[in-house]
This record gives sequence, structure tokens and C-alpha cells, in this order.
Amino acid sequence: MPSQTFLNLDSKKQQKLLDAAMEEFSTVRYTEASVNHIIQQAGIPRGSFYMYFVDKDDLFSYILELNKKKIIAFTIDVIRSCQGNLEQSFLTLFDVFTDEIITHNLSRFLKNMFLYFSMYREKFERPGHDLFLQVKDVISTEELKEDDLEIVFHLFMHNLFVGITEAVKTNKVSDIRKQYRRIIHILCYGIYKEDKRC
Amino acid sequence: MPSQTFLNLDSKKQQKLLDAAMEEFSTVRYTEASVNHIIQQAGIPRGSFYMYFVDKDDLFSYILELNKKKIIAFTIDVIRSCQGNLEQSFLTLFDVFTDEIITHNLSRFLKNMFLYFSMYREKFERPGHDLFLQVKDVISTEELKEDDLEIVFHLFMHNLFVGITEAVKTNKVSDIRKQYRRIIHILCYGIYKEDKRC
DNA sequence: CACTATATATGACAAACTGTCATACAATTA
DNA sequence: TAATTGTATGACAGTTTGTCATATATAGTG
Repeated sequence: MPSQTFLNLDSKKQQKLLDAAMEEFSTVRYTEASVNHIIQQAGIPRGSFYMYFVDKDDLFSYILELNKKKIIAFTIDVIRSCQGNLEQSFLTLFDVFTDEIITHNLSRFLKNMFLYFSMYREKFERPGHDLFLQVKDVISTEELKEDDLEIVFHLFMHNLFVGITEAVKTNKVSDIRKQYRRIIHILCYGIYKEDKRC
Repeated sequence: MPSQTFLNLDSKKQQKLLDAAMEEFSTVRYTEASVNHIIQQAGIPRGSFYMYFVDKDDLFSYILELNKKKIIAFTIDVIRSCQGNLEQSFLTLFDVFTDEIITHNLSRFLKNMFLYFSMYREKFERPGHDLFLQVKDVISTEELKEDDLEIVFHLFMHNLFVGITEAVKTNKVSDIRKQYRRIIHILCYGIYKEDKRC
């Protein structure tokens, strides 16, 4: 998290740094991203940067936090539009996300995140994350077993992210889509033949 | 992959470098691992290293490849001992792996891999990987739907790895174990109540 | 106002790391 | 023996990172 000093900065200066950081994190993979580039781009002296953030990771986490909000809002919208049905929501989420990222080629940051930042993807998926807290009320639980919804949700979320990553990476969207839909089916109905299930 | 030059080296010299690398990758996280340390430890000149490997990632991939074999053998053993039953196998795999890593504190490399190398964990989990090819014949498919076994297997594998990582990270093995077992149950029987399933 | 204390800004710097390359050496072949 | 090819080596240039002494601004106080 940024220091109070950073938050005290007038928002234009803040934004300049954040913009430079977004650009860097949207262009190269995490390992290659350098504080040097960012401060040069933003025109901020070295010492100042370390006054604001502990290090590259600290800055990245903050950037991620800011972007998370958009993703959460997006997700909630989709779930609502599917009347809270998990199965339908996650089928839709894949299409909506990949469309956003691949077809429209919007959000370079998001694309780069899925491509290279798998270790950070976890920050979204981990249980205890606020994503679930904000989403749980929108999910319809009537038809579900009384199992812990949080675990189920993360299972879906995780596989959604894996699917999107794979789609972005390989660019074979329709193949991966097929796979993904099968996975959702398994998550919903299990792996066993009918006779074993009942 | 290492250059032919490296493979031509007498095995003692090879091992010296690999040992140093294993030590490094077992101690610090990937980002912090440095070629410098490794060559110093191994007593190998800088230039020589770059004669053998392209860079740190190249070396790490090779190390991973070598270790993968052990893990695959391990996995096959467990599946065999469970008569090829997926559900039972993966329940057991979690216990066996966490026991190996946490309780016995064996394999520091494995532990470190689960802790810090999530981006590399993928190399195991990805479809198309030889792990599945070597394992598929051992799995009993009688009770399973005719769905693509590979997808199912990777779903299980993935969640196994996520579970182990979480267990190693938090050290709350029994909590994570409970969660994991619930996930396996969902994977096997789905998320819906009985009446919806049939 | 003058003075003090506290917060912020800055860039030079040491330490570390990476990948390359000219040079030296060894082995093999003609 | 000479030439060709493969291997070894460490000095070097180019980066990067995080720190710190110093400078400057801001706020508080009597």
C-alpha cells in the first residue's frame, strides 16, 4: 500500500505515477518491469518513489487493487443478469471477459495480467478475498447443496481465470471455450455417470 | 534446455552446477534467485554458465524437468494403490504430499516450489503435459462419464496443487485438508442438490 | 513574527546483477 | 604440422535497486 505521503500528493501527480506504472505493467511481464522505467516515464525522482512505495511489488499490488474494483463490478453485473444462477453466470463470464480482452483488445493491462502475472491472479482467487463478500448476496443458492458457497465460488472463479488465461495465451478462444464449458459442467454435475450419482 | 556443451560435461561438473542451483531454488523465491550466487556456489565462471544455459529461467526449467520425474512416479504409485479410483487417489495424494513436504519436511525444493513458484506450477498442470500421458492408463474410467479424461484429470491435479500450496503457505494443514476434501466431493458429485441432479 | 519541529523532496552513490565478447586454450581433423 | 572447431574465462559495460545525507517546505507555538 502507498504511504500517506503518496496519498497526500495532489491527484495529478499521483495519476502521473499510476499512469506510468499501468503502462509498464501493461507492456512487459512482471519480472521485467522496472521501477527505473516507471519513474523516468513519470518524471519522478528516485528517492521520491521510495518515499511513496516500498518497492515494485507494493506499487503493483496497489495498481491491482484499483483495477480489482472494475472487475468486481463487472462480475456482479453479469451474475445479476443471470438471476444469480452460478452455472449460467460463469458460462457468460468467460464469454464476456474474453470478448473484452481478446476481440475488443481493450484493457491491455488486464490482458497482460492474465498472460504473465499468474502469481498475482491468485490475489483475486484466494478465499477470504473481498470479491466473494461483494458477490455472495447476488448468487442464488436455492438449488445448491448446503456446502460452503465460498469454496464453490472460488472453484468457479479459479477455473474461469485459468480458462481466460489459456484463451489469451493460446488465442484459440473457441477451443478453450469448449473445454471451459465442459469444466463448468463437471463442476455442476460431477464426474460420475448418472447411475453412480443417484 | 541446457546446451549440448553442458551435456558433454563430465557428470561431476554437471552435478555441481545442478546442486548449487537446487540449493538456490530451494532457499529463495524465484525472483530473488541469482545466477551470480549459483555460479559462485558451484565455482563455475560466469562465461561458462552462459555457455550452458540461456539464462536463469532456462536453468530452472531444466531443474524442474528433472524433479518432475520423481513427482510423476510418486503420483502413479498412489493412483495404483487406489486401484485407479480418481476420487480416492486424489484424497490420498493430498495427504501423502503434504505429509512429505510439511511433516517430514523433506524436499525443500518441492516446498519452495509450492510456496513461491506458482507460475511454474502451471508447467505441471497444463493440458498436453506428459504427466497425463503417463498416468492415464492407471486411472479406472468405468464409473466416469465419457467426458474427456484429460480435462477431468487436470481439474483434479490443479486443485490438488492449489490445496498443497495453501497448506504449505498457511501451515493450517487440517483446515485446508477439510476444504480440499470438500472440493474433491464437488468435483465428483457436483454442486447441485440431489433432486436437481437426477 | 521568529524559531522549532516535522514532513517531504532529491539525486548521488554503493552494491549487486546480467549478458557479452575478445582472448586463450584444447581437441580434432586433414 | 596447420587449420578448424569447440570450449573456457573473466573483464566489462550497462542496468537495476534501495539508501541516505542534505535541502526544502510546511505547520505549530510562544
